[in-house]
Amino acid sequence: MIDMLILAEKSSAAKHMAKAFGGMTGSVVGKTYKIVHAHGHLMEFKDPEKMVTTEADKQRYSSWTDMQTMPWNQDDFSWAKTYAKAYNAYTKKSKSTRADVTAIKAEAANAKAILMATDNDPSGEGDLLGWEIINAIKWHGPVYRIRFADETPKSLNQAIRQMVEITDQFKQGEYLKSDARSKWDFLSMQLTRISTYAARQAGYRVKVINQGRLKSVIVLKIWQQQQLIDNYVKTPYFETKFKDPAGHIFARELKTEAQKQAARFADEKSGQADVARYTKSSVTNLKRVHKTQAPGALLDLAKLGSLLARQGFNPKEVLATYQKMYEAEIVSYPRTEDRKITQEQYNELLPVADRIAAVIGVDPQLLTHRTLRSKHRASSAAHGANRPGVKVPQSLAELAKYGPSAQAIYKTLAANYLAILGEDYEFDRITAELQLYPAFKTGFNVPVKLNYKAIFDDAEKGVPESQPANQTVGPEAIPFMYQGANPKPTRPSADWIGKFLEKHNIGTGATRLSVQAQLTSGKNAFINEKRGFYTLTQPGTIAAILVRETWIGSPQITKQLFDHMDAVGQLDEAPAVVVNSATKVIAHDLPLILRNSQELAQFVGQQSKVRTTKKYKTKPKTQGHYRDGQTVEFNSTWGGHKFSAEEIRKLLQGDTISFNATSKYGKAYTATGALKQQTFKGKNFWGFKADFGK
DNA sequence: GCAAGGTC
Repeated sequence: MIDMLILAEKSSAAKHMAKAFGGMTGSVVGKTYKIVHAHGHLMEFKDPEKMVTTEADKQRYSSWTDMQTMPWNQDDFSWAKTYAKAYNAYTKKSKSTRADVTAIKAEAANAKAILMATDNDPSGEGDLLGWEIINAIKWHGPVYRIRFADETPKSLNQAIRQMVEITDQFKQGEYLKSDARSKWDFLSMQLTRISTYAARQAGYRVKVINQGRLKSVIVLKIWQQQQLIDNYVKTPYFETKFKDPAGHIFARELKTEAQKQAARFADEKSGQADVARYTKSSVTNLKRVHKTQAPGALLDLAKLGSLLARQGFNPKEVLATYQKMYEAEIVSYPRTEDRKITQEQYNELLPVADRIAAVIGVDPQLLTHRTLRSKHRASSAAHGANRPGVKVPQSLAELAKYGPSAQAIYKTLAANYLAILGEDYEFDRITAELQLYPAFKTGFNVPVKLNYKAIFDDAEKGVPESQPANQTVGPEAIPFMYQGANPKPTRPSADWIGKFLEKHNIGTGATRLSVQAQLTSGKNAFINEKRGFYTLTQPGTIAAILVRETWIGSPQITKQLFDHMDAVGQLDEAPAVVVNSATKVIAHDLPLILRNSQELAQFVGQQSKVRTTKKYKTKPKTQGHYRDGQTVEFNSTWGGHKFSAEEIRKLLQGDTISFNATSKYGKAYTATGALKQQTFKGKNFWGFKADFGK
């Protein structure tokens, strides 16, 4: 019998613990131990219909078509969990976690206590996945918890001296809040059923229209931006500015709309008249101020993904390749939430910095800043920001085996990391104004020493304001008519979505990249991605239009959820209140989604034609006179059933008929319905319409 | 066939 079974979240953490405590088994802080590990969540919620008991409820929670069954009543659910079936995109195998859980259970039988040593995420996810396993193995003994600042031996040993008992999970805020989060998200799946139903009712042959806190927000944001672009009308304006002999531009700073209105003219004539009001002026108040700038924040996965997207790598491939490089210990843990590192993590990597520099071709003489700046330092960072690993490859070429983007990943990650070993960028800020019109100013930067920017340039890749090479300002400037225009809305891109999600605190760097990978891949992809730029596919457009003006499509919903989770974490709010808020969202959004489906034809109609004409063969048609006398043409078959002469006669009379049909999934059922005029992709047509869900 | 969060 050992004193404690140490439960780590994943294999790499278990390895680090073994290194810190002296083996996978042994003795630490006076207790004998054995280390076991999960690989993320081993348990997940059962399907909705498997969490209820009565036949009526089983039927209710199976429905994808009866809108009367929603919103669901969360009290009907047992919230029972089952073994996760993990699909590994890399090995293309699906495997149940049953064996892993059974193995942990067997080890626990020989332990007096369990030490939960899963990750210490701010969201409480590590606590949730720990308790899921402890509950699944029906453990009723004592449970302890450690929370470590990082996975270095020093931090792990410090953490284990501070273990605390947490045997009552229902008094543990971290568990309660992540449990509430997971129930909230689970309930949100109703919106996928509602959207899929709504799209089909409107005549679109869609697979599944997925909706959720991340997906809906991303897709809607892209659609709205596309609308802004489509509706953009270039409106030129004319504004007086000044120019000196070297070409430096002097202009007023126009912050408010009122200021812009006053200074800009819609027509050229008024612009010219305005210019004529000014004369040339001498330049004054010339200043040259020396400034420095420290390297920016370290990368997270979403930022790395967007940098690589510009080089033509897609997020799915980047994630898979990064994972393989992590398993080879060449790069740090991918799914980190950290943008900083601890002093320990910095110390660990410093000795190999010069070797990393050699691999990516950075001049080692630039790496002189050998202390960690406070802006990059965290007191606690479980994994630390994404950065190179302690294991340094011999060459970039050696990395090719990990995937197409491997070399680009390493180069970007290493350069970004080495930049914090560079000195601050030094530049001169030059400013001047006009003597006669002091509101007209010029200002530009002149690089003095690139320092860290020579290693990794973190400047935004916008259109740089062109500056003349000649630094001589003045001695005078003459007025001229500058022609500008209202800016065109930004094209949706990986980088742009990443910034938007970050601004609203939706997802971590890793989940932001992963959800974009999901949305851009597969047969039912919602987003087309081309060198980092995004456009919506047809199902993506449908998904977006359906969530216009809904709560699920708003970034505020995640903010609210997280605020309430914090209250639950502090034991200030009952978890049921948070979970109940999901039901409120469904009740609010259901009628809106159904209403929005009426507008699909207006927006989706045209663009789908090309795509669908090839896919679907034309079907045999029947012609006849409908009861009001008009000639109608409709498909002679429906759901695998060919209408008989008698059925055709009844349909033309407007009667309701029933027959045996086969669903797309091969299931036999009785279809009941009548001939109806319907719309499909913006076109009216006649056809049999089944009364689903009535 | 559904979410988002872990993991590989």
